[in-house]
Amino acid sequence: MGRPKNFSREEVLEKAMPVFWKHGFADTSLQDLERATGVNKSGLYTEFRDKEDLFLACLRHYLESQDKRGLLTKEPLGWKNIETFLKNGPLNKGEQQGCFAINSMREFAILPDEAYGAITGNRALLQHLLALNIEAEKPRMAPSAIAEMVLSFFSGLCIERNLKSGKASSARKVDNFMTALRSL
Amino acid sequence: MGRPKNFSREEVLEKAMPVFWKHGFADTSLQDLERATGVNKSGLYTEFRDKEDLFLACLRHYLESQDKRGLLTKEPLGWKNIETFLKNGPLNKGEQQGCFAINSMREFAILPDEAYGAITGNRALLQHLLALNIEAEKPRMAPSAIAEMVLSFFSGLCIERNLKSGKASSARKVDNFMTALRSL
DNA sequence: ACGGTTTTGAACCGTTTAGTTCTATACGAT
DNA sequence: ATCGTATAGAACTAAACGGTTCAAAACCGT
Repeated sequence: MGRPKNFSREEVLEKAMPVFWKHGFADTSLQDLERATGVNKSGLYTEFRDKEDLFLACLRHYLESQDKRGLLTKEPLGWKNIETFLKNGPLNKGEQQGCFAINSMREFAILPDEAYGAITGNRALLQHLLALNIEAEKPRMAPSAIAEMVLSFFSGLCIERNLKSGKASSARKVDNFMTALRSL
Repeated sequence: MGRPKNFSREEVLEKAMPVFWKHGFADTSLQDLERATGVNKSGLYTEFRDKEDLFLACLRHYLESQDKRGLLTKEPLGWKNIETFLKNGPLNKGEQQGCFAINSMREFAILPDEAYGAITGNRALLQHLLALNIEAEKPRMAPSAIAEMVLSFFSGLCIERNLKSGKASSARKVDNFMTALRSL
C-alpha cells in the first residue's frame, strides 16, 4: 500500500477545464494546468496520457455536465424549452462564458479526432432534442429544419460570449428569435 | 539605395492570413509564417514589429477585403442582400472556411486589444449595414433588433464552418432563416 | 524499526519558440 | 571598380515547451 493521492481525477477536470475554455488548447501550458489544479506534472501524467488526453477528458466532462442540466428534456416539451436552452445554455459563470464546446470548434485543426467526434456527437444529440421540442409545437416547417437553425443561432450566441458585451443583448435577441420561430 | 525587397507587405499578408485563420494565433509559429510567405524571419521583422503586429495586420487586411465585397451595399437594399450575406459571407475557399474574424473571437483572451477593437468595430459596421437593408423592407419589428439577430446567426454559421459538414447544410438553413425573418 | 509500494516534487531533457545579431548578397550611385 | 545602403539568410539567444526521470516523502503491513 503506497502513499495516497492528494487529488481526484474529478477535481483535476473541474479545475483544468476553465483554463482550457478560456485560453484554448494551444495556449494552455502544462505549467498553467499545474497552477490551476495544484497537481504537479508527474501527478497529471499518472492520470492522463498527455495534454491532449487531459483536454479531451475536460471536454467530455463538460459535455456530460451540460447534458445533465436537461434543458431540453423538461416536460412539457415545447418552445419554452427552446427558449430556456437559448437563454441559459450559454454559461455566464465568471470566466466560463458561452460554451467550451463551441469555443473549441475553432481549434479542430489542432485537436485530436476524438475531440471532433465528441463535439459533433453532442451537437447531433442537441439537434435531436431540439427537434423533439419543436415537433411538440406542430409547426408547418419540418422540425429538423427549425432545429438546425436553432443550433446555428445558439452557436452564434455562444461565440459572441467572447465579446465583453456578449451577455448583455442576448436575452432580447432570444426573445426576438423566438418570435420568428413561432411563425414557422 | 540598398538592395530591393523581394516581397511586398501585401503579399505577406495574403499568404500569412490563411495560416492564422486555420491554426489560430497561438498555434501559428514564426516558422509556419516563414514557410507560408517565403520570407524569412528577419524580413518579416523589418515589416512587422512582432507576431502580434503581423496577426493584427492580417486581420485588418481580411476585414478590409470583406468590406470591399460590398455584400450589404448593393442596390436595391433589402432581404436579397441579407440572404447573399448569409450565404456568401462565410467563405469556402480551400482552407479558408467561414470567417477569420469569427474564428478569432475565440482567441480574445490572448490577442491584443487592437484585435478586439478591429473585430467589434467591424461587427458594428455589419450590424448597421444589415439594419439599413432590413429597414428598406419595412418590417414590423425594429430593424436593429432583426439585424443583431442576423449577425448572431451569421456568427453561428461561420463557427460551424469549422465542421467538415459546415457548408453542406448552410444554404438550406439560410433559406429557412429567411422565411422566418420575412415574417417579422 | 524496516521493507515495499505509491505519490509528490524537483530536476532533467531535447525540442521549439519569438526575437536578435551578424555576415553575405544585391542593388544604385559615383 | 568602389562605396554605401538595405535585404536575405543563417546563426544565435534565452526562455518556454511537453514529457521523462529519479529521489524524497508518505503511506501500510510486518
